Amino acid sequence: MVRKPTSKETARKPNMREAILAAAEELFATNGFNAVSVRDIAHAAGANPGSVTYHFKTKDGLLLEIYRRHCGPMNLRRSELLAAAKRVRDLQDRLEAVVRAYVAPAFTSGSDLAGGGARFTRLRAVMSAEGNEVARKIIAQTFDDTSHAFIDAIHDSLPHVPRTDIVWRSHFLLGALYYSLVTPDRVSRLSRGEADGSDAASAIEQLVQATVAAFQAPALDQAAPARRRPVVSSKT
Amino acid sequence: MVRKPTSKETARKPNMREAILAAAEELFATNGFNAVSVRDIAHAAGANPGSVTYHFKTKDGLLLEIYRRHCGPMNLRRSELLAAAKRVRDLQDRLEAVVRAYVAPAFTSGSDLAGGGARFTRLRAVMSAEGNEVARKIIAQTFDDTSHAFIDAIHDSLPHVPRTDIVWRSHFLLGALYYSLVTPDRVSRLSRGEADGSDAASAIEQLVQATVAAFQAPALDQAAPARRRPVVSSKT
DNA sequence: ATGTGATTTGTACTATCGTACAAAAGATCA
DNA sequence: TGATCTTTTGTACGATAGTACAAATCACAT
Repeated sequence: MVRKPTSKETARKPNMREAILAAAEELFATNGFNAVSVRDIAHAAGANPGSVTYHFKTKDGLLLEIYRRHCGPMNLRRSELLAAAKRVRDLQDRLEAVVRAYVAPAFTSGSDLAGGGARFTRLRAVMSAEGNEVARKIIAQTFDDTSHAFIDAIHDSLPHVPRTDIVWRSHFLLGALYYSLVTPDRVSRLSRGEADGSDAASAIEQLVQATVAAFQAPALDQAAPARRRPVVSSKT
Repeated sequence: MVRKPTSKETARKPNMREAILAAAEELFATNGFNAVSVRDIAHAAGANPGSVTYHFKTKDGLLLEIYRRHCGPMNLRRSELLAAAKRVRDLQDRLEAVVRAYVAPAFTSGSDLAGGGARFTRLRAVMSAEGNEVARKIIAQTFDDTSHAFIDAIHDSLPHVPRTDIVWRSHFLLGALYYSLVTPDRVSRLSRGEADGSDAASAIEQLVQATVAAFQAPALDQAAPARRRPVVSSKT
């Protein structure tokens, strides 16, 4: 009942809706959900506050739409790269390819949908930290399939490591990935300028290198058989 | 001009100030800074909203005080554990001990200051994600020294790995640590109940095991000399 | 017991929040 | 051109935010 496109549907009009989405994405990813007001978003997009209500009904609806726009393409891209990675013959090379397939789409930069991986991933990191309900729901039901697919693929390359350990390590990977996008300046600072935390290519290479090694670590059961006890006991 | 302690200074009165601090810590760590109102905190602490203003002047002041309360003890604990770790003779064992010295204090649970490591670390994770200014300032000037000390100690155990790589990998460690505290349920979910993401002892062991392996990975320069090209080029 | 300073309470002020809605403006086609 | 639908604007409402401040209450030395 809405939209009656006569000739070119997705034509090029200076789309206010897109501008609002882009502005909201950037602001949410930088400052969190609650710190950003609808008026902030409208101002950044050069739009009227009422326009946001018109297009997305509520602030939650705006966030939801941002997720809807990105989840599909990003999972698709990851699936493609994963499929390609699985065809790698050498077991060691395959593991690296799989990890890279998981990491790379999260670092793409640019203004279009396919290129906004870094911004969207930073957004997910922030929403996850804030415990945002809207994000939590959509994430669990959208990304868990992909996560399982990657975990399985990694497990295939490392059959001697228990699946539980793979899950933990892939969780660490996502945490490291998130944090690299959230606080890149910390890398620059701690390296005293020798590394640039904002450089996506470096981040990817470092992350892949470190993560592959982490996945290849011996399983916890058989590790350090009788060497030392952990500092913290196993209560709680 | 405040406080006129006659006999026992830090005596046991049902301290409202402490209750407010504890409530704020928990709420901030769970929901973020902006999502929590002063009234929420007061209510959770069984106090009056005006009481918060009286003790901490502003909401920022309250957050600042939380940091002040924890930073000292936590860095002290880490320094002690680091000093002990450095005395370990075997190079491999020493690396593990150093990593454990960094990780363990961030997972302690309990209501007192020394035991609230997990809650405070989760708070730091959330503030970091939200880009909170108060937190950013105090963190950079309080934790960077400790971070450098750990990086140096790790570098001593791994002289053949460039310092830059160590920085990246320790950054990944902190990200993984943060994320484990922020979203422990994801581990339980992805492992289909086989692992408990909320179990501090498991988290520590898994994190130490994976991270030690990550640190021991070959340096980036000399890795995979002419195998495959990275997926993403080195622009930006 | 009484006075004094430290807390706690209650309430109020102003600013800003998300959202609603009517009117204006713009686009599209008979 | 004029009718109709979509989009944008402007404004307003109620709720809630952080903070201020006077009054009430408490703890305790004299």
